[in-house]
Amino acid sequence: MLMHITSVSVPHPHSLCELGIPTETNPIVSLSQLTYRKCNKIYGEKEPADYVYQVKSGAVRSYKLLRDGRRQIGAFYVSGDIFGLENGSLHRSTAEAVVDTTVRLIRRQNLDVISGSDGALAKHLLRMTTSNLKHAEDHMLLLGRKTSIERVAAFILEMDERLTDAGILALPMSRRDIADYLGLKLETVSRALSHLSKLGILGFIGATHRQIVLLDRQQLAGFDRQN
Amino acid sequence: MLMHITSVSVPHPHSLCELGIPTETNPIVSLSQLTYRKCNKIYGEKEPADYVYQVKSGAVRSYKLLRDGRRQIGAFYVSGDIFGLENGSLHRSTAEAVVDTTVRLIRRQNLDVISGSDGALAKHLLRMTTSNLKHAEDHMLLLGRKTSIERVAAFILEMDERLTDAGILALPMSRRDIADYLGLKLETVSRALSHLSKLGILGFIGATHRQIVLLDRQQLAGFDRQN
DNA sequence: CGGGGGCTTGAGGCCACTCAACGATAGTGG
DNA sequence: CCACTATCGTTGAGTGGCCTCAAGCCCCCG
Repeated sequence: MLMHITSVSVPHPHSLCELGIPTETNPIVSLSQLTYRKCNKIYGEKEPADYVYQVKSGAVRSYKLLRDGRRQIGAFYVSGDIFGLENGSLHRSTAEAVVDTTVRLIRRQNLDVISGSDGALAKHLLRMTTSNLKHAEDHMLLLGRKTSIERVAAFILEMDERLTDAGILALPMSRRDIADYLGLKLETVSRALSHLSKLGILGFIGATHRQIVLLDRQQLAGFDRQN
Repeated sequence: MLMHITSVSVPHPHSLCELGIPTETNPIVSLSQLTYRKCNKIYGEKEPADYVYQVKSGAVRSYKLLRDGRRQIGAFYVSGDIFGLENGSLHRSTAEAVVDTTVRLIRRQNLDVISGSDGALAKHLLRMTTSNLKHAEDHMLLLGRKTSIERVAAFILEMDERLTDAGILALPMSRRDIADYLGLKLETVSRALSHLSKLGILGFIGATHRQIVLLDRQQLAGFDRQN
């Protein structure tokens, strides 16, 4: 008998945050609700899609990888967002907790059964999928045609809409995550943020530079010359 | 025979093919079927989405514009493809005929009514929307993370799957369209194709260089190091 | 306090872009 | 039939925006 002692959990090259930290790997179960520690995987690409998820607290990144490790984050999900809704039986992306995150679970099978008889639910599923599609379409425009400054400006505006607390953006994700979301390198993201800060359009609070104040939303919007 | 009513359509900055050619602007109606001449608009962004379309022959491009004219083509639709399926009442993109194109029409209202009572149809709508979403997700990876050669290789492989006739790709779209689909400039697309041709991976037939022979699919796939 | 991770900043390089010229083709009108 | 023109595609030369590589700072956390 030959045992595969090779890598149990592959430390992938994009997030080093879990390295050397033997944290809780198994999610914490509580009825139809799970809590994932920072950087833990919720599901992987090509794994069976048995559940649909709703973020209760925290943040999730959904991404695809190329074989050589290049990563594209397709979406971030924050409080209230629903994700993991696939059509086939397999997930098309990997989902990870960006920070400690609690999600609500829905058995996919239940959805299928109910949606067969319940037209309203079927429509609701369609609406959610469509809103994901709209986001993807907008993001293709960003990835294909916008400059680095425009991408970062668009990102700040998007996050401002989705997770602002009293004018302060508390970004849960790292510069690397932002870069992989925007199709840039982390240094480029950092430079763009510094640039906007020097222009007085935004400011940083705290030393970690993950809290951002939007000083001039008007001018920031000017950098993202939307469709 | 057809009436050629001279009515100047809007010459947008990306396709000059209709300039100076006073073709039929109004689609040719035949029951629930329409024919659009090359470069004519099928619907515009933010226009009411009253119909869903299926391509019977020809090809369609769907795109978004930035205010300064930069264009991102989100998808091409060829024979059999369904497009124009929106959730809200407005289209999120513009759709144009790449070449002379015939489409089948479905009243959107009918879909709504039927899908209310017919779970099977509702599921079908969901499946189509999901397949569009899958395409968009794959395309985000391409736009955010692939090199020019990889993008062009992926494009040829995609088109090969979708519209090959006996090993010859008859591309309906111009280099500019390809570029705007791949997030590149047309010169870059041309260079990449020349490069692949010099490597003996593909060849051109005819002078227009829109007919492509795939000589070594294996090697071409090697250039697109998929997820 | 020492180590490590995350963020910033600088210097230099490269890939894709810009600008430009050229060839080929198809359509037009004399 | 042959200019003439407009469009499309290719190719070259040079530029520039983002990337690469590297150093340094700060904070967190042992």
